[in-house]
Amino acid sequence: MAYKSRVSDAVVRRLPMYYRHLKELEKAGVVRISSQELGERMNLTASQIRQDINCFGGFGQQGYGYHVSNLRERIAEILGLRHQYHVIIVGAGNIGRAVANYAGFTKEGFSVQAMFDVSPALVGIDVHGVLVQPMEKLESWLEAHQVDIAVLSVPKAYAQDTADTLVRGGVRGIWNFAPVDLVLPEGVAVNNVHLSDSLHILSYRMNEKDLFAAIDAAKQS
Amino acid sequence: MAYKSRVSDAVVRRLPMYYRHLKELEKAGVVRISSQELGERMNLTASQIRQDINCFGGFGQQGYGYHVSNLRERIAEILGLRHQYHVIIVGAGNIGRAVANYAGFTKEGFSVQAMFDVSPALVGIDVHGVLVQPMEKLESWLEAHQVDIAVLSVPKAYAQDTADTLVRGGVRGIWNFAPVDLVLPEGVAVNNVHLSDSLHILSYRMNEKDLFAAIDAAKQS
DNA sequence: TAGATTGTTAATCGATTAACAATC
DNA sequence: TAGATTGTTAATCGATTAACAATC
Repeated sequence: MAYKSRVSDAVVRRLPMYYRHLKELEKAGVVRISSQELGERMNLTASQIRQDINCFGGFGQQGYGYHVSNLRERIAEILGLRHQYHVIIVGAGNIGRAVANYAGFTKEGFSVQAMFDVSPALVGIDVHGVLVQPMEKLESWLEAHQVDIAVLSVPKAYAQDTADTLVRGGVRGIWNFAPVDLVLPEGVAVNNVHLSDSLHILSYRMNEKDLFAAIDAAKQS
Repeated sequence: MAYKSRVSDAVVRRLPMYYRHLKELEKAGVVRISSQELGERMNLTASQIRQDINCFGGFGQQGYGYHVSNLRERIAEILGLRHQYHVIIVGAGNIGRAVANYAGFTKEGFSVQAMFDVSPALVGIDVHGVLVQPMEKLESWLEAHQVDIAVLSVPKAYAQDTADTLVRGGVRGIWNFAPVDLVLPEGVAVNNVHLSDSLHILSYRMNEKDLFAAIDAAKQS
């Protein structure tokens, strides 16, 4: 079913982190960096950094290290940030509107073309220069326009159906904010932002010590 | 530095997923489930599910499987969802307001007590029944109130300093939306929602095939 | 050239899967 | 009791770390 990536998920998850740190280094005027130094900054081993980078090719120089802005640029390419993406937002609730208002994405090549919602209270409002359209218009929009990415921020009960519509309409990537694990055909990329999962992981970590204290105590008796 | 968890991160990340699926099963009226069936639903092996659950104790019954609502309840406990959390939101921009408006958290024991922002345009507005206070009031609020969790949704340049203030004020958990890897003392839990990282992972996946086609082609010559 | 640091292979560690005895 | 399925130990697989030859 799922397309087998050539690069492990663990590596892929670290790529944006490299990108962030390299951007900051560049802004700070740092020209070159060794895997050792970068590792100290990022709390990774030098070895892991070299392994990660070499999944995509040798971008360093022996005896010198890595040229910061060169490496940043290569990682930008790897992340697909040298493309332009037409984005639509499906679901104009709190999260959909927050994403629309987040200006940061625009300059990185993600431009919001349209927004959709079922609620008559939201249809017609302007969010960051984009008009919210009624959900019935979604399919015809997909027919008439090329859409690369859809932000899926509808209630969970509608998430899978909406995703199916999006896929039929030619969307290649879904940024999913619904607390659901979508089933999608191969060739359609997805990444989840499961906010409540994230909050639950936080509360887990806040309680782990007490939890195991209780478990250990129970084992004694 | 970092507290060494007794449970691997891989397992912890799956816990909220178990919780979600068990809630749905319970809602659908399913009373018992085997690790086999649950695995098919969640795309995990039966073995992995049993291993995961047994990090915390044996909640199943041989020959029967797991009692759905019992297991769901045990995982709720493990996740710390049987506690009440006093939450404040620091940074009332798009994300801070979206979190405040998200009602789902409230019924799970996370109640928003206060919001703070530097912007005079935001100070004084009501977000989901909570008044936005000026950032200068943050420290005195922390002195006067017990705060368990802070939602950190300030611009990245202020994130670490604000986090330091929160820690000094006794906050035990930080839900970090700033695109920064915070440095925190042991005993303070953190979980990140790095939205732009997530979007970048999506665009990576959308382009991976082409990327390696290009890399492979380059190797030929 | 000598020193530094990469790219890459080998060793280790940890997570996942398989197997099976325990037991409901 | 017999059948089913867990809890748990052992085997496998993959990711991380260490080591070092290649080379700038």
